[in-house]
Amino acid sequence: MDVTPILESLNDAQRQAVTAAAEPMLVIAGAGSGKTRVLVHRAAWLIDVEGISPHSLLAVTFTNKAAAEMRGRIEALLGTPVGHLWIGTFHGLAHRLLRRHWREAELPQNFQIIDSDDQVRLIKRLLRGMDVDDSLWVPREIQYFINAQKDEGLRPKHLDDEGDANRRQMIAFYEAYEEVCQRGGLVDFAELLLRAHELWRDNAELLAHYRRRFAHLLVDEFQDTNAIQYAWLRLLAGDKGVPFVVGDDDQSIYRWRGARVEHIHRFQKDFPSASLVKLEQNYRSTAAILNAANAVIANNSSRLGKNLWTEGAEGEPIRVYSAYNERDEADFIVGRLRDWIAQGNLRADAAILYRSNAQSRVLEEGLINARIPYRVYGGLRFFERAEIKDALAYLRLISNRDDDSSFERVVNRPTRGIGARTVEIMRSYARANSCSMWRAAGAIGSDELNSRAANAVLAFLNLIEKMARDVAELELQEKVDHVIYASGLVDLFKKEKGEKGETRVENLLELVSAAKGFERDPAEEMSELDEFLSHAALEAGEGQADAWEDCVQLMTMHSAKGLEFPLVFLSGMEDGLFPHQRSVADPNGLEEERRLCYVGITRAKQSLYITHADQRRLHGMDNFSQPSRFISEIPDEFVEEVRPRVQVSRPMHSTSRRSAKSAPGNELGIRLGQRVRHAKFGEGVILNCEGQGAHARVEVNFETAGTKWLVLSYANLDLM
DNA sequence: TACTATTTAATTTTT
DNA sequence: TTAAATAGTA
Repeated sequence: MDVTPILESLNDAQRQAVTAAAEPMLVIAGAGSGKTRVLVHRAAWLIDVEGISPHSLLAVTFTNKAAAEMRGRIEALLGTPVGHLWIGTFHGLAHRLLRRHWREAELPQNFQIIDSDDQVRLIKRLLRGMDVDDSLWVPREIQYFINAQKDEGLRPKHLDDEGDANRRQMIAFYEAYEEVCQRGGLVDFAELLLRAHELWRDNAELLAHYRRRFAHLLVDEFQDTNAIQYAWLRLLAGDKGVPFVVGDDDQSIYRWRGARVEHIHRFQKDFPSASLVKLEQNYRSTAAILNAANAVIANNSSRLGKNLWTEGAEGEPIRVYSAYNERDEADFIVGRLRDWIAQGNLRADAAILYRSNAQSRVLEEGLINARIPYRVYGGLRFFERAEIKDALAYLRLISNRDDDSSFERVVNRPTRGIGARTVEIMRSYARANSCSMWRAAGAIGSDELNSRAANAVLAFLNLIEKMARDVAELELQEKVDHVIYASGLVDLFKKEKGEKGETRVENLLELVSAAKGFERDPAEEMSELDEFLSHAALEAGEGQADAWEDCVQLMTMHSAKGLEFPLVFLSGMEDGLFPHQRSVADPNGLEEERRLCYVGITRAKQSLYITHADQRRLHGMDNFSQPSRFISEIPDEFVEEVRPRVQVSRPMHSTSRRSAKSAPGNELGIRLGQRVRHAKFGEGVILNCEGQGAHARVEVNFETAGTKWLVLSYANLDLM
């Protein structure tokens, strides 16, 4: 067997991992160290060299994109399709299992998946139906509570109220929520994982079957696994399975949604025979960028420890730009982008990263003015659009009348005279009789409703029944086509004024084409419609499916994880924004922000710009802020300040950079935003400064006297 | 029921 | 600032 193709492009550490014996393996892979490559080559090695059947391999990722990429690369390397190799997201694989074993999982065969938007709506309805003061309970918090429990593998019966009334109520919500979901055959994302776990835990034979089948488990982004995902893997591996997990503790940025880096340590305890390989050679960035990243992340205490290095050149220094405000920052970035493009580079090779989505606005304005094409990542995706979800809700009702979530979504959309009052009556009937809204609607007579409402409800029931009949024998895309018209949705949006309605109609038509292009999984037993609906929930699709154009990439640092760009701007690097205000108080939170910063820095291949603004308009208010503490964690030798401004306003160079040591009388202590007191004018805030030494002047906004320019050496300002 | 005024709050996101 | 949710009005 010629193993050259699989091994030739690997370095020693990578090769060691790829060719390891059939023992548990933990690979700690730094940013840009060839993490995916190791996974892909490991799979190829097992199949081609060890002679393991693709059938007994299971590969798990976190996103559909990553799953598709891994499959593509494995097939490219092996030169053959590996259709029966299970590669997917945790959720996708769990879903597959539940479809296959719906009886054992105690689910209806046509169960549907609800996304988190559906989930909140469902909780809102639940609140209205329950006898509680709904001003006291925030649906999002209840959702968070329920998901957090499920992520930990806990059912209501496992929970103790700990004598806390608040908690007791939360548990009650969780219980009621479960009831509604079970009755409607609805499964949320966390439920997929939890059920799949319980399915194996409670069915020894099934578990044994899958343990026999999946001898080798490959796991990507292991640092992002939550408790239930880890438990699921652990259960499947048993003590014979061979888990091969790859992750980077320094890139764990999803603790807030349940991910636990601790699983990396846990893994070594649970699998004492596990080997450890660290991939530290980086193939992506220049030495300057890597050193900066290493220096920043070194400030975190809870690390496994790892130092990235490169054989590549030092490269350009990291450029730090202190902008006056957010517009100046945008202008600066636009200027640099102009140069970049003028030099013949691709716009798509440049990315502007920020901490929170709201920051994109000013940047977009700058780019629009400069006529530079750009693309913002994130935001609503295709299957998440309201009009699409409306259409899907009709389809779901056709498949399953008891789906309350869909029922309430479309019962009065377009409006057909079934108002809040009528829905309320049906809801309480459904609750009192523990039945679905559909049944309630059918059972309620003219005793409870006036004749107009009763007729409207009846008309709706008939409409759905008629659609279901008309559509029964049609092809999938014809079904969808029929439903968007027969439901009245197309007419509704056609009437809507402006471009919005038009786009919505276009989207509905796009849904018909999506149905046309939908490919069935031949192994799947459920109906094609149900399969399409599950697909829509599990893979929400791209944000903008526009034709590919060469444009600058804008996204949050979170969504940049896993990507790389020759030119990167980290914008809005200010304390309070990044690290975010809400994270600084908690050391764990701060460390996670720092990991995010590490992720941001390591996206850059050649050039990295870090920008911050002294003054920024936030929530309609002007705020002053200090440069992010992360900037000062980068050693000076790798940093070059762009267009340094007057010394007093720039606490940038090494001596002054370590902020707080500003003694009164020391002009370096004067910072923008600093509160001061003047003998005559009273208290105020420093807005601006210019000049140096004896000529240095500051602009102060006094509370009572308005804004004034003062010469520092005469003004005798007291710092506060 | 639909439109308009007012209030409120404001990370990060995949499935 | 602004988006979304709620309250109030025609």
